[in-house]
Amino acid sequence: MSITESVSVTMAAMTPVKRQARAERTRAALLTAAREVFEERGFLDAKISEICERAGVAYGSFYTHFADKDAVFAELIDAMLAGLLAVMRAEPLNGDGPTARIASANRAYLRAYRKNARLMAVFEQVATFSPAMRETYLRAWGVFYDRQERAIREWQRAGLVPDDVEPRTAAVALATMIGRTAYTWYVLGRPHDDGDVEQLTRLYCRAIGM
Amino acid sequence: MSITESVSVTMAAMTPVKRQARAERTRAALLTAAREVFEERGFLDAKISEICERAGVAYGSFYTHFADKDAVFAELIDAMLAGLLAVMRAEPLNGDGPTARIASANRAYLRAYRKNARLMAVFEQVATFSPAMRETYLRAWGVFYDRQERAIREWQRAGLVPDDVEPRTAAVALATMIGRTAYTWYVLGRPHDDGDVEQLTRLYCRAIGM
Amino acid sequence: MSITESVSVTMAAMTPVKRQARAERTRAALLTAAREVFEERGFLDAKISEICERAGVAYGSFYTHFADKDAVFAELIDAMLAGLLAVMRAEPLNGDGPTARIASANRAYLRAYRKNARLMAVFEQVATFSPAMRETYLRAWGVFYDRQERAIREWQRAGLVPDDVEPRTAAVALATMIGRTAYTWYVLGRPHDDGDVEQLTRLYCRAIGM
Amino acid sequence: MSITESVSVTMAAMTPVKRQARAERTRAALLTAAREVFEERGFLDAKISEICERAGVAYGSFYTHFADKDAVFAELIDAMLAGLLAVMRAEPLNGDGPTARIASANRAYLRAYRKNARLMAVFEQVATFSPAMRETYLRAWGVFYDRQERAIREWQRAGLVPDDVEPRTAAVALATMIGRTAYTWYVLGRPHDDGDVEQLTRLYCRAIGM
DNA sequence: GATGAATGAGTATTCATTCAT
DNA sequence: AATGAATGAATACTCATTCAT
Repeated sequence: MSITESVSVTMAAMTPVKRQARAERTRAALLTAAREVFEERGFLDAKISEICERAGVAYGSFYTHFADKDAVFAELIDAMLAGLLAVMRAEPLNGDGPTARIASANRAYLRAYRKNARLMAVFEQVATFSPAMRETYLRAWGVFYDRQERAIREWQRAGLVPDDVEPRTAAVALATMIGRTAYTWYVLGRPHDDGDVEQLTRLYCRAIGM
Repeated sequence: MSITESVSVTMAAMTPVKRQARAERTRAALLTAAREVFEERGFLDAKISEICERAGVAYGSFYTHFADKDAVFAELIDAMLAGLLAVMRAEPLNGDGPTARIASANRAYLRAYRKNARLMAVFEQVATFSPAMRETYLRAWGVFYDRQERAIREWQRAGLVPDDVEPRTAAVALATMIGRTAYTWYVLGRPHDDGDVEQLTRLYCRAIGM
Repeated sequence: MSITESVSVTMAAMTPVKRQARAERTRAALLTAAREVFEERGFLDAKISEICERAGVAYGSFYTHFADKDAVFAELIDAMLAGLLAVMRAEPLNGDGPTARIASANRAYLRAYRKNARLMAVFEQVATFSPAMRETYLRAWGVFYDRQERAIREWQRAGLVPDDVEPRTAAVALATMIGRTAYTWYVLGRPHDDGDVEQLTRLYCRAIGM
Repeated sequence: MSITESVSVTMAAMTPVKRQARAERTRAALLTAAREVFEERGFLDAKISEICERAGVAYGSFYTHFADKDAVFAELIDAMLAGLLAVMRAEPLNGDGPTARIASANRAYLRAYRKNARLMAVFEQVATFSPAMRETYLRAWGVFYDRQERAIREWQRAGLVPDDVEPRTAAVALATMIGRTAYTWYVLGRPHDDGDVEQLTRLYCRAIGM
């Protein structure tokens, strides 16, 4: 081992940049490992020790990067929700008419949900006992409701949806229908097929009188 | 009562009855206390010791009547679900036309849900980490789906609902909409009013083309 | 069911004799069941509840007949030891010469031990942590030592055993050899055959210079 | 020490050593305390909490070093048996003739046993109810038997012991005599003196016809 | 930043024994 | 005598978090 190599392993000799880079790597490894462990065991049975083992990081190092178990989890959820939101935003809101837009929005949502189903399951779990996570949960649904509500109001303005539809209530109910059906399919494992996605869209459209 | 019968009801035979009475009282007290504690603290933070204290019963007596914490909980849930089912069955399925029936069924469901909202919340919680309770959860929803499906099929036969509605998929989606909206309102506390109930029914009816 | 039969089941009507007889039956059933349970589970894992179940007797009735778990056990051990002693005493101390006598005594002891091996195992177990049972244990060995010692002294008086054999020490050592070999064979399950019994006797005789 | 070596021993590399040292101290303190507590109370009444108190260590630290109560105990027993074996092996097998060798081997064994008598007592206890410890127990005796058997065979080859002595049976019986007499003396507390040791050896030698 | 040993609060469950009928 | 419900003491083990190097 040359002196240079040896020195590179010591702290004093590390340049700030290298130090940061190393920390970033550790942090990333912990996040990846944490997601795996949470998905496999759920929040309650996830152990910090296992996260560290998988990340190939010392036990105590976890707390160098995260305040506590809740903090890693929150970060994973935030990232996931941001990704979900990005997918939804990427979906062109205009296009071949409202029905097609609803269809493609639903498909996009369901696809994104399925990709994150295992973490979603844990999100639902934690939201049942953690006030902080319940906040996040409500906020996420709020965003979802808002999008539907905005769309419905537009359609009403365009005369595509009758006025006796109360936009907010309908938005909440239909977002719930879509969102919870995703849970039912991908988390609880209820069988379903592509035709069901179409049905879902048809129910959605008819429900608001389209 | 003949002499023979009367004589046969001596000591040995009578005592069990008395015993049962006392035991039944203890058991009932534990169940009541358990429901309270579960509702206040959730499943995870519910302590057997607190249940016993509230029931005015010695710690060990809990285990005279229930195998463990899961067992009391399961019994409470079973009772609650049986009650819910009874309410749903009590609802007359005939009457002033399908729309009115749907309306009254939804009202009945929401009313019953609200009355049990706090225990429902815990039910949802436990279903996220207990395989046994997930089973119960799926079974309960299954019953709910079945009822909707049966109704939709009847309406199709009567020509009230178009044939392009796939009864099972629609049943699952709409039961989910109603059921999860109840959770959203009564467990998560989202504001709502009586008009929202009407809207819900309207969305339901329109969705299946009624 | 006739009145007479019915009455016979009640306490008030039972004659003292019948009552005693019944109690005796219950007690006997408990003893039999207790032996089974102790033998199957060892003392520590033996449960009063299981003893009562097997005896077909109510839980609380156990304490009508025995002060506690230790008491039943003590009674079983006492009975077993009395039986063992009886076997040993039945063995004719005279006969075809000392060697033959030693041989038949050993055979008798080993046979009796084997028949009680499972309870013996529990006896050894309890003697390691119960002061009272250790007393019994020491007393039982004392009796065994005494018999050997007496025999050795007789043989010395008859000139069959040299005087440099210290009767007590030899008695303790050889009784230990025989007694613990029985444990090794029948409790620990070390393989052995009939030839080994002969060997044991030969070792015994030679050890004391016979 | 060269510069290279010195540099390579920086932080990361040095720390583990220090850690180990502290951990080793804690571990040793726990082992010492555990032995004390087991000896005073027996296995069943030994409490982890008391072990930790005596070791001056936090409760949880016990589990940093041992999987459970059984694990510390097993380690203590293994160490004790290794020590015993070492003593026996240290005993020169050659010397002033077989009788003197037997005498000194017996003396060595009894001395070593006495030093460990209190832990031996607990070993015997645990062997009666723990399958794992019974394994260890049988293995330990097996080693003891083997040594005697080997010696007897040698003596037979040398013409010092008659051929009608079956080496294995005699080894088992005589090892049992010596080993269990040690238990009787040092654990059960039966009175004895130095003359008894000689007697024991004389019985041993005569038994195999020496 | 990394390491990993130390900390200690927290709790369900068992079961011998008692006791009211 | 029999019954069986009521009692409550007793304890090993987990694991998130801290902290000294």
